[in-house]
Amino acid sequence: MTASMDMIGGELLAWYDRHARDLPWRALPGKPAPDPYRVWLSEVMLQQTTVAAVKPYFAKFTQRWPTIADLAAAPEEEIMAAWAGLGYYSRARNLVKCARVVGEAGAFPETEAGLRELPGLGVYTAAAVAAIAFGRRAVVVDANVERVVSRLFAIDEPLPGARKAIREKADAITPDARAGDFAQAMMDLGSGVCSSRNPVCSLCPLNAHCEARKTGEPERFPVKAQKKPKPNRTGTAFWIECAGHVWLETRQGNGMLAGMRALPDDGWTARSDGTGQPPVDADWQAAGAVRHTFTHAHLELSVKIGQVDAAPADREGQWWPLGELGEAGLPTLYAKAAQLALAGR
DNA sequence: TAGCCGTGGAC
DNA sequence: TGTCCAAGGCT
Repeated sequence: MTASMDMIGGELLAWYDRHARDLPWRALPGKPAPDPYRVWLSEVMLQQTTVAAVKPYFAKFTQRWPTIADLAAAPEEEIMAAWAGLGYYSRARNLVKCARVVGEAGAFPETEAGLRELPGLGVYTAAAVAAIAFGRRAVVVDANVERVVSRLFAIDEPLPGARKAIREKADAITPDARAGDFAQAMMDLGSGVCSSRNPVCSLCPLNAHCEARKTGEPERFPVKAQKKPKPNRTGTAFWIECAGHVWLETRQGNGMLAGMRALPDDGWTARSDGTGQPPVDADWQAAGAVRHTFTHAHLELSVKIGQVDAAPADREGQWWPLGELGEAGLPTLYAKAAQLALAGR
């Protein structure tokens, strides 16, 4: 290891001591580690999700379920509904499983390997919780670290192939002490200084070490493979109403929006258009359409409204009071569709 | 391993 | 308006 690499950890920690963000799930530098439950919950919520989006959900969850025992005891459908709008709903399904495993065990495992066994904790999250909640030295590599490290060492190889090289460099600059602070310092640096679009190298505590800065184009790193275009899909959702209630169904399986309450639809998926076929006979009225973009498809969802006298035959679901729709936990796509239907009745 | 899985903000 | 992106995990 070069002398320069030896200095990076200490210099970054010194910067973090002065510039750490004050976040609800975080202990400020030098303070005792926060409750592992809060660290874990925040890390899962923050997977592929911005700090701004997470904050209100973290506040809601910790107020409603202050301990992991509270969360473990909660009905799954309440947790899913509380997660509605945050996206990537498999996280919520795994959150429930994980809470029950940990609740049964009495506490979180304190090692990276033990944490890695829990549902919803991959390589990144296990390392982050081990470092932040338990002070273990762990190599914490997320998108921020990938960006910072690929710039520090001007790694030309495109992602995802460069992951191995990035991990080795991240390991080399991770200090033995204050691993949690170091990991969070890398996050803060990647978020506010070494940002994706307009890095502010003049404010970077590591700028003297940075190979990418020397090239004059730090934003060129990390190099990424080209992305595939998203296909356009069409589908139809059906607003089935009876006596002040709307018919909602819980989406099954492990696919898109699985486990979430939804309007019945015509079978659209990210890979294929819907049939347009309604689930029941009614005098259907068009209410318009909503556009929504998922990770790998654009969807134009038409909304049709029908009044019925009885529950749809051969379908699992429930009548939901129109006045309580806000508590149904509809994911954003269906919240938008519901808004359209309510306006169009 | 590469595709699947949400959402909203920035530009 | 469209594209990119954000503290990834699972299969």
